[in-house]
Amino acid sequence: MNRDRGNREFALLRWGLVPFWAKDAKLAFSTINARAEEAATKPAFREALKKRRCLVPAAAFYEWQRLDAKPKKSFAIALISGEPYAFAGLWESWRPKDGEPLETFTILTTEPNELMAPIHNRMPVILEPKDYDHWLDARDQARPPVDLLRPHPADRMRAWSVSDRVGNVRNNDPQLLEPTP
DNA sequence: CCAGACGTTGTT
DNA sequence: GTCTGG
DNA sequence: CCAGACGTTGTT
DNA sequence: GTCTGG
Repeated sequence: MNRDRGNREFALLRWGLVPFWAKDAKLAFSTINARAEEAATKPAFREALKKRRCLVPAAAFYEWQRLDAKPKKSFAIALISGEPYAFAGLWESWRPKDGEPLETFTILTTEPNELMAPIHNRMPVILEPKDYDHWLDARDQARPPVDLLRPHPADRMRAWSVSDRVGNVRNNDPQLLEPTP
């Protein structure tokens, strides 16, 4: 299902990074995100950070706000422009004992910007389109462009309340994005 | 030296 | 595969 | 991250 | 309340 568009390759990978050295795929449940500040030193991420960076397209993401043990509030977050965007990601190809290679990815996280801070203590890294090429550039493996892994400008993002239906994995429909009072 | 970990807070 | 802890 | 399980074979 | 599974 891979196709070429210009010099970029598009593919559908499974969310939850499984390092090439893994004995099984269990680690994927805890590698859905990678902390940008530490990925360079983490065994599970450092090789991918050097050699297997990618862009993860999205239109919005969800977060849950927890106010001291009170019920969680669900939020959706997107760009004010309404445009889709790209998370900074890493990918891997893992070969099980028997079977087809499993290709997986993770999304890098960083500290929250002013918009996200009241909602959550982390946020995914959203890259600027002008930085896509720099992020994907594989020429200098010794120095991956970690300087790009910073919070996206808050004044270009918006957050709105959504139904708590989003908290149940059985629910997955466009109505989850509709604002609630 | 071997055994055990390797990771983070989400929507397939 | 590589590092840490014991 | 959330959802779902959580346990054993008895009569206060 | 806390752990496991997804």
